[in-house]
Parts: sequence; structure tokens; C-alpha cells
Amino acid sequence: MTTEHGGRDLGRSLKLLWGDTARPPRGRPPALTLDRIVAAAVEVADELARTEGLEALSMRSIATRLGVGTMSLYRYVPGKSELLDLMLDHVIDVPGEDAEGGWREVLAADARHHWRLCLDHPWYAFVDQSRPLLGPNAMRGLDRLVARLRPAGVDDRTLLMMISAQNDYVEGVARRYVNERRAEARTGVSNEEFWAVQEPTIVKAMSSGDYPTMAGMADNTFDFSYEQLFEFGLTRLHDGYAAFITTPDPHQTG
Amino acid sequence: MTTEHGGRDLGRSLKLLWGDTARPPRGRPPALTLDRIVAAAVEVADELARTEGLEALSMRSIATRLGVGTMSLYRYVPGKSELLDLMLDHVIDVPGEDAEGGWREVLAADARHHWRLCLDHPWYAFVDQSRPLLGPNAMRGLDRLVARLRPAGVDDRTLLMMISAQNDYVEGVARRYVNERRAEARTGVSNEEFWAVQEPTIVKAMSSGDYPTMAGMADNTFDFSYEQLFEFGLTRLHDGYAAFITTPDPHQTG
DNA sequence: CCTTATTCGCGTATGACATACGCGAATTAG
DNA sequence: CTAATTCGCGTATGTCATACGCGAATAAGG
Repeated sequence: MTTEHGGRDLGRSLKLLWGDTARPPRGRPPALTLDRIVAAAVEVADELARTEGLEALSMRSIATRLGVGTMSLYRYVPGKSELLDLMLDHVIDVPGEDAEGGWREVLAADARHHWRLCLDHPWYAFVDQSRPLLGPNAMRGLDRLVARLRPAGVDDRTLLMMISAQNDYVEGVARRYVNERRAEARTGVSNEEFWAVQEPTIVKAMSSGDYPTMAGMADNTFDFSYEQLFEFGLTRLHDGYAAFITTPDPHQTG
Repeated sequence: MTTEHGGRDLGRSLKLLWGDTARPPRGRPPALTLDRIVAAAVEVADELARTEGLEALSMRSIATRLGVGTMSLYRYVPGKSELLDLMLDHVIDVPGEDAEGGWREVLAADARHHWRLCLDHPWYAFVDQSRPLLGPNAMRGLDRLVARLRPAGVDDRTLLMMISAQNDYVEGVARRYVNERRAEARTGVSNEEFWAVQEPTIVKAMSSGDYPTMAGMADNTFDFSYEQLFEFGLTRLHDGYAAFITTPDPHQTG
């Protein structure tokens, strides 16, 4: 599944993210750069994640892309986990200066940016983002977002909860969407064909009388796209935020 | 990560889920049952997923738990992917007859049940659930849920979108939560210690002046639990649903 | 009771993977 | 020119899913 990265060395990742890139004065000059490796890794991951999960991204495939031996990468990166940390920060570029408007427009723009990120880099939503490594880009993005949301008059703590809930929602939908696109690309079986395979089983189940409600549902009940679903849920969530902002629940603000 | 299961044979999974379990009249009697295998797999996964991802669940570990050879499992299950399908349906037991009340209480009960499922089986939220195999349990759950939500007066299609959006939200938060608990269990580094490691970097970044907004935030801004976050977002989402039900957006209902 | 068709248990082999270790090559300071 | 230093990466280890096929266990038919 979602593949998460396990025993990363936090200190080393931080050094790699923020550390100086000065070369040592002696010794054989390096043939690679950390940046080149990260960029190549993102490239390969973008291609592979169209059909496979993150576990398909191997150190070998990255090395091959760069035309070097597999073990050469380990001179620059402690391991795959730390490389993932770097890929994350590499891919988060904060959009320029868009989204004028109130908190709702700002939040919506952030959500759509996040959504696009997940679709453009179909591995992104599958990386373990608990305990995020705060890289420069992630930091800048959060800073700007909070600044733009402050005028809503919500305390910072609640603001962070609003952002977190939205992030988790966006990634939840995106993950399912990406999974589906993958299944289609990998198996060559379209969505319609997939449901066609299940149909006999479903029909039989329906006629059993065990599922009276679903048996009576129209055929087009399930015909909505992930984009539609995404926008629908987002609008509902923001409507809920709006109600909360005008009439805050005293329990949550504390 | 999220590790998802790839080339599953849909037809065979369906047969395994709904098919007859009659033994053939001849030949050596089987030492195992499909049910025993699935139950063992869930047990092992529940233990392993406390600290590791789904990729740590190996066919060998399941076989060892059962006291049989690894390859014996393949007499009962085509592969790991199909076994995951079976594990999913095995773990979804529909709760008895709770949650009297309006649509809001029913939805909230469903969300909390889903939430608990993700926490009790820390691998659940990481399985590829696009193109779900409709097993008997999944089917019954959806059927009941829809039946109880019908009185809200929303058309079925919108109802399904409400359910889907909520599911994706719940799994999004749950995934982050589980990831964090894993990180803590695996590394032995508590959450506080983790942030302590990052603090010097953060302090330096703050004093750089590049992140003025975050630099001014109170220390307790990030001090909310995942449970709090979950309930907060859920309430907002339902508030949004409420607004939609009383004043539906003509675009979405179609 | 014995033969034979059938089914099962699972050992072995294959080809992926991350990565520890350490050697030889490349480079530069002195 | 030599020594210190750093790099490239081959080899080896231990993990994984799983294809293949053999020998063992069983029950029906004679």
C-alpha cells in the first residue's frame, strides 16, 4: 500500500535539506549533485507512480536514470527514506501570488493546489507525512497560508485545525482517485469493464433480498467523477467552516 | 507505501468471497481453511501494523503463525493481493443496531465506526480501496447506511457523494494518526522528542525573518490531538451537509 | 484390498529489492 | 611526487513474492 518510509535519520535529512552544499577541498570531485539525484528520483517516481506504487521506485531505477551505479547514490543520501523526505520538499513549490479574496478563496486555492500536486505527482499522497520534515518550501507555504487566513479572525490553533482537516480530506480523495487511475493504467481494464465483471455477482446479491435498499437504486447513482466529489466535499467543508466562523463553538476555540 | 495491492485476479477474489466452500470428494483433505488463513493474516497484520507498514506482512509470517509452509497458502489464495481483498471484507463487520436519530447521528456513528476500524486495524486505511471488491459485509453495511439516511430527503446520488467524502476524510485523518503512532512505536522517539530535534532548525529558520507569520505564533498552536482534529473536521463537514440539505445547490443535485 | 485419479503440503529456484562493506581510482595540498 | 582525502561502485547478505513440480495423503471403483 501506501508505502511509508520507515527508519529515516531525521538529523541527516535536516542537514541535507538546510545544510551547506560546500564541497570539500580535497579528493575526487563528485559526479553528481544532491539536487540532480532528487530531481531524477522525482522524474522516475512520476512515471512509475502512474501505474505502480512507491515501492516500485527503486534505488537502481534512479541510478540507471542518472547513468551511475546503484551504490553511488548512497554517497549523497543515507537511504531511500531520507531521499523521500527530500523529494517531498522538492515537489512543494509555493505558487506565486494568486488567490486574492477572503479566507474561503484562499483555502479553496490551497486545496486545489494540493489536489493538483497529488495528481501531478501520483506518489505524493502516499508518503508518510506524519512528523513532517519542515523543509524551506513547506515552511514558506504554511507561513503564507496562515498569513492570508488571519483576517478571518480565527485563533491560530483553530486555523491550523482547519488547514489540517482540509489537507487530510484532499489527500483522502486524491489517494482514492490515483489508486483508481493506477488500476486502470496497470490492468488495462477500464472502470466500466471492472464493474461489468462484478455485475453478475451484484445482480445475484440483489435478487437475494438481503440488500433491499441498494436493489432499488437507480443505475446512475454511482456516476460521479472524482473531480465532482472533490469539489462537492470541499464546498461542504467550507460551508461548515463559514458557520463555525460566524458562530464559533466555545469548546473548540480554547 | 501506502502499500496497495496490484495485480489481483478479480474473478478469483469474487469466487473466494461469495463462492461455495464445498470440499472436493476426492484427494487429500486440506489442513487449512480459507477463513483460518484470513483470520491469521488479520491477526499478524494487526500486530505488525502497529510499527510497520503493510509491506511487512509477508506470506511467510502468516504461514508461520499457522504452523505451515509458506507455499501451502497458495493452495487457498492466488496471491497476496487477493488475500488483502479477503482481509478487508473480513474486518468489516457491521455494528448491530445502534445510531437512532436523524441523518446527522447516523453519519456520525458511521464515521466513528470507520475511525475505530482504522485504529483497531492499523493497516486498513492503507489498502487500495478504489475498485472495492463488494463482499457480503461491505454490501450489507452500505445498504443499511443508505436506508437510514434516506429520510434526509436527499437524492441517492448526492447521498453517495456525502458518504464518499466523509469516508475519504476519515481515512485521511486516520492515516496520518496511524503513521504517527507507528513512528513513535518504531523509533521509540516520542512526539515531543521529535519536535525537540527539529527545534534548533526551526528557531534558526524563524530568526531568519523569512517566516514572519509563523515566528509570531504561540507555542500551543500545534497542540491538538488527532481525536480533536477528527471531531472538529467531522462537525464542520456535517454542518456543511446540513446547510446543503436545507438549501441544496442546484448544480450538485442533478 | 488394491489400484488410480485427485488433491494437498511444501521444498527449491528465480529474480526482484535495500543496503553494509571495502577496494581501487581520482583529485589536490604540500 | 607523495600522501591525504573523497568518490564510484562491485560484491555479498538477507529480505520478499511466487512459479514449478514432486511425493504424500485420500477416497472411489474394482
